[in-house]
Amino acid sequence: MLYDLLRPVRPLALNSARVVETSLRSDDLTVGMRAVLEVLAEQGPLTVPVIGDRLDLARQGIQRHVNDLIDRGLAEQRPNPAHRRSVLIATTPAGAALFERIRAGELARLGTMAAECGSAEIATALRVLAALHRDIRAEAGRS
Amino acid sequence: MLYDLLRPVRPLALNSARVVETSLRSDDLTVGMRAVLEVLAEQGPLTVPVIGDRLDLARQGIQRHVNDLIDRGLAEQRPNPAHRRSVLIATTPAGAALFERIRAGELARLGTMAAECGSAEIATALRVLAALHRDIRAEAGRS
DNA sequence: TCAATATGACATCATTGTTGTCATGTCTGA
DNA sequence: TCAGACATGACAACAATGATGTCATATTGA
Repeated sequence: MLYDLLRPVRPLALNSARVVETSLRSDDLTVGMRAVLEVLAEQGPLTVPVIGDRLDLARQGIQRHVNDLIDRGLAEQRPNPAHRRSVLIATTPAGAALFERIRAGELARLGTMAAECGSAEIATALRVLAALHRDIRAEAGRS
Repeated sequence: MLYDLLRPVRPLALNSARVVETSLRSDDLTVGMRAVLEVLAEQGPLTVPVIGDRLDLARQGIQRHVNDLIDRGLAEQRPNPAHRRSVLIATTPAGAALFERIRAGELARLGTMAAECGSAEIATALRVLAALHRDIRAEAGRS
């Protein structure tokens, strides 16, 4: 039942954010900034609107996070060969290193969780979640 | 990989909220009020702190939603046999009927989604998500 | 009984998602 | 080529909501 699958999604998102946020406190980062950093670390330099697409958020909110990251020296603007006005945003070496450290900590924590679930089950869960997300995302797009 | 399973959770929560919120507009409800209504509809009259436990939220925030529901005639206070001060919150007939209508619409929408996933896969996804939520929730509790 | 805790009520704040505007750069089709 | 449509950065304002603190009162357990 998809309804029952959807029910724990928001509490899970909340508690995940709480755990992540606790670790981020000492680095003076917010979960929003961390999310942008993650996209940049994994997908390379992107424009602000593209980051918004990746995270399903409006470009205006992303711009705030990007500005905050630049203020902290964790991200920087780069000229965009394909567009004079829309610059590319990239992680600085400090930003990339910081995110690597953050992710390592998160992976360590996750390593002990859901121990009774095999990798096949987790893979199945991932596929189901992706399918549901795809269709809900499409539904949300009809606005 | 649990990390990859966790990644789409927040976008999914966001897009779900967007879809639900759109339907709630016409009823002058917020997703927070809907969440409280859902708990009351499924679990019967509860006190405000208990609703907070169910939703992993602080009682103060729940109190706001409950007050909003009472203002709209969708919930009401009932005397609590076990506690003179801490009253029970229950749906009114109007609140129960409204939530039933809301849920029917949501189920209808969900009916067409993730069509390629069988019920066994969805059940597996639910188990994995529940296990992950259990452990992340415990981790979040250590604060 | 008395100290610790729980609860309602109220207040404040920070984060963040949403929306709107404007000037300017870019692109597409006539 | 050019004009209109669209994209983008910058800036602003707002709403929902999660987090936190306080205080008076009720409850509970030692």
